[in-house]
Amino acid sequence: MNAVLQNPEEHLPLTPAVFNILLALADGEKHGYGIMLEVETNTQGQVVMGPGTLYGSIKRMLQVDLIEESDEHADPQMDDQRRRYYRLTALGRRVLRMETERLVSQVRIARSKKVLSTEFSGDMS
Amino acid sequence: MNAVLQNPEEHLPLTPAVFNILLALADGEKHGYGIMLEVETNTQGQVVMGPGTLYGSIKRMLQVDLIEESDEHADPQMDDQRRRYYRLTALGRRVLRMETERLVSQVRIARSKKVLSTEFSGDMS
DNA sequence: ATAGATATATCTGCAACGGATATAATACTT
DNA sequence: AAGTATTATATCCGTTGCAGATATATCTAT
Repeated sequence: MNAVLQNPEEHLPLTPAVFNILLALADGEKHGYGIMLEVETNTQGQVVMGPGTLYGSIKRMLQVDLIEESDEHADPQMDDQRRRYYRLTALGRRVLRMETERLVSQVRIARSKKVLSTEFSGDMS
Repeated sequence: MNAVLQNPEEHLPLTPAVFNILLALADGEKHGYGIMLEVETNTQGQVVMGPGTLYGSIKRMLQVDLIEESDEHADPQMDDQRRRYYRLTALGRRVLRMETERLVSQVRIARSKKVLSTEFSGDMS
């Protein structure tokens, strides 16, 4: 593990893929496919993560300790041996919080510039 | 100009660099270096855009009609012949608004999962 | 049993970021 | 007037991440 990456700020800003994955895991562990479905639900179908993005991102996030695999998983009745469950690390949770704060401040700036709900939401020509 | 890219949704999600540049131009035209300084101010020095990112992004944004160069620039007294001024296009403004809305909804989801200001900012194990 | 959905994984082309480097005009300093 | 720092734009290129295509296997339902 690269020691420098223990510093949360080194991870910011997050790519949308990484942010969405962290967000999907924020309320508990999930398996890869479940993350994919949750992201699709969260974004109302606007973001559809393909397997390349999903598993590629998971691999990288494991390497830099944003998430970790959990050996034991909930739902022992619904046991699907293919599934691999992931959860946030302490670092991952911190990074998610900091990135969210960053987004909040971006939105605040946009609001101050009246980007949202202005009288001309269409073409100004 | 690629016709498909006239559709704002094709541009989303934006990279942080592109979003910050659009945001810097939201309240009026600026020249490249001025954009750089404004982004640095906006983000309280957290985002420092190097010239590669700045001018590379500007080039791409011109190509897809998110911004355009303005021949005449304000401040005729402070005339620096090196400067090249840019402003948002109608498309650029629309894309900026949609991306901001996207960020708002991401923040909303994060809030609903109590990512911000929770009692446990650390590990839940 | 067969089909369709679930689930993970890798390969690869493409695009964007971002540091390094270059160059020149402008402003400041003495 | 000369020298230095700052302002300003531009390109090159190595590294990284996304995203579609493809492959494979398990599970569920009929």
